Parts: sequence; structure tokens; C-alpha cells
Amino acid sequence: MSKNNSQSGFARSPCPVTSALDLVGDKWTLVILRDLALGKSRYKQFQESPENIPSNILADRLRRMEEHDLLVKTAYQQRPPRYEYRLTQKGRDLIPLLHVLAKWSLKYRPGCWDPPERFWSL
Amino acid sequence: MSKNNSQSGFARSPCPVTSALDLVGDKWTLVILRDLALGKSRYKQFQESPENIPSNILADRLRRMEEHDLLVKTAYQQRPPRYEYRLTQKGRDLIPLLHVLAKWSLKYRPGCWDPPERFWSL
DNA sequence: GCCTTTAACTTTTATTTTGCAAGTAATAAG
DNA sequence: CTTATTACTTGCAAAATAAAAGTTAAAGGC
Repeated sequence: MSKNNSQSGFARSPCPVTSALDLVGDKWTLVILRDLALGKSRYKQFQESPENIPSNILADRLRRMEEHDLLVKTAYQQRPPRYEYRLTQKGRDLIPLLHVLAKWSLKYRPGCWDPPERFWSL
Repeated sequence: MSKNNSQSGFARSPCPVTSALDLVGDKWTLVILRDLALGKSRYKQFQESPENIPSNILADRLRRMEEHDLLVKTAYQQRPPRYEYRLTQKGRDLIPLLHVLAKWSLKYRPGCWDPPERFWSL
């Protein structure tokens, strides 16, 4: 049920590269972070992204990201219960990762689209 | 046998964030990149890193990274056959990712170690 | 020549993670 | 009372990852 290495909090090693990757280095977390950074905040909106994240994975990742305080989940109405997800500062501090990834892709992956202007100013 | 979406070369979408993640957004590729960036070049050296990458995965990732031109594999002697792996410019251009990850960890993941001085100047 | 060692993998067999399809809960609207 | 919407959960299949052991091609010692 848990995937972490003993008590240390580091799944693989205390290396600052891998310790971050232990939290965000999976197939979907940074995709969700991108959506959050671009202003999406609701479950449905994440599902509508072109990558088609499976619903169970989405629920699990949102849960884990909240657990690690990358985002906060709040009800924006209670009848019927509806929620929104927002990045914390800890989560926003990962946005530079998205910039590096995007710049690299624009250089080396022909055919990928240009992000909206405001992406770069996040 | 292949994991890519039709002909486009993009496994998930042409988004510049996900298109890079399609290549390096798995559990091990960036750990290997870290080792390469820090000067390791041989199979055995990667295996000795504290994260303990499984041997079959290491072989597969090195293969994929070469396939995507993130590194080149060359024999540094032929009897017995021995190889070394070196980053290409395309691979080196991913190093800023490691810097962002490490900075974030130093801020938010207490207990992880400080990288060697020369890590930051890569 | 024979035995042990080393580097670089591969193979086999688990275990875990991811993906897909369908289902559920709590309302609102008609 | 029926349909729709949002936010999920559940069950099962498929794929990825992991652990352990085995293989290949030599070198080096005795």
C-alpha cells in the first residue's frame, strides 16, 4: 500500500534529483501540474485534456498531490458536492520544470505546438 | 512492441510539455541522465548508484536513450568488448531539468544532500 | 590448460502500476 | 419520475517494473 523506503521519506535515495522525482516523476503528475498552471481546476477539466488520463489514475494523482501539498482541494459548492483543485506555492515552484521541458521540446521535437504566451510568464 | 501514438511521434499529444515527458518522464531516465551528467559513463557505474536500478531496466533505458539520441554508446575497447555511454548535446540540454528538480528539493525536501559544487555549473 | 573474476548484459518469473469500461452518489432540471 | 452532470470508485486486463539468476567474452593467476 505504501511505496516509500522505510522511515526516511526518500523512496530511492536522498539525492535532490531523485527525491523530487519520487513525487513528480511518474507519467501523469506533471501533466496535471501543467493543467493546473494553465488555470484548470476541476476534475472534469483535467479529463478533457487531449492526453486522456484514465479516471482512476487522475483521482489517485490528485490525492497524492494533495497529500504532498502540491495542491489543495476545496469544495466550491456543497449541494451537490463539487470541488476545485488549486496549486500551492510548493506546487507552483515546480512550474519552471514545465518551462524547461517545453523549451527543450520546441528545440528538439518538431511538430509540437507553441504554448500560449502566458504559459511562459507563469 | 511500440508505445507511440500512430504516426505523429507524439505518444500522448503534441503539447511541448508532454512530448518531452513521453521520452524522459518515466521512473529512471532522469536518474541515468544525472549520473551521465556527473561523469559516469559505464554500465557498472550506473548500477552502483544508490537508487539500485534493476539491470534489465537499465539496459532498456540506455537503449531508448540512444534511440532518441540523448546519448551515444561507443566501445572503449573491444577485447573483451566494453562500452561507454556519453551524453549528446540533445541530452545535455536536459540538464537544466536536474537543476530545477534539485533546487526544489533543497527547498522542500529536508534531509536530501547538497549536490557537489560542479553539479550546478553543468 | 583450468579456475576464478569482471563487465555488460539477457532471461525468467513475480509484483506493481497503469489502463479501460462500467458503475455509483448526489443533486438539479424538465 | 426520467435524464443529465460532476466527481468519483470498482473490477479486471494489460503493460511496466523488479528481483534473481544466467550468459558471453575475455583476462589473469596458478
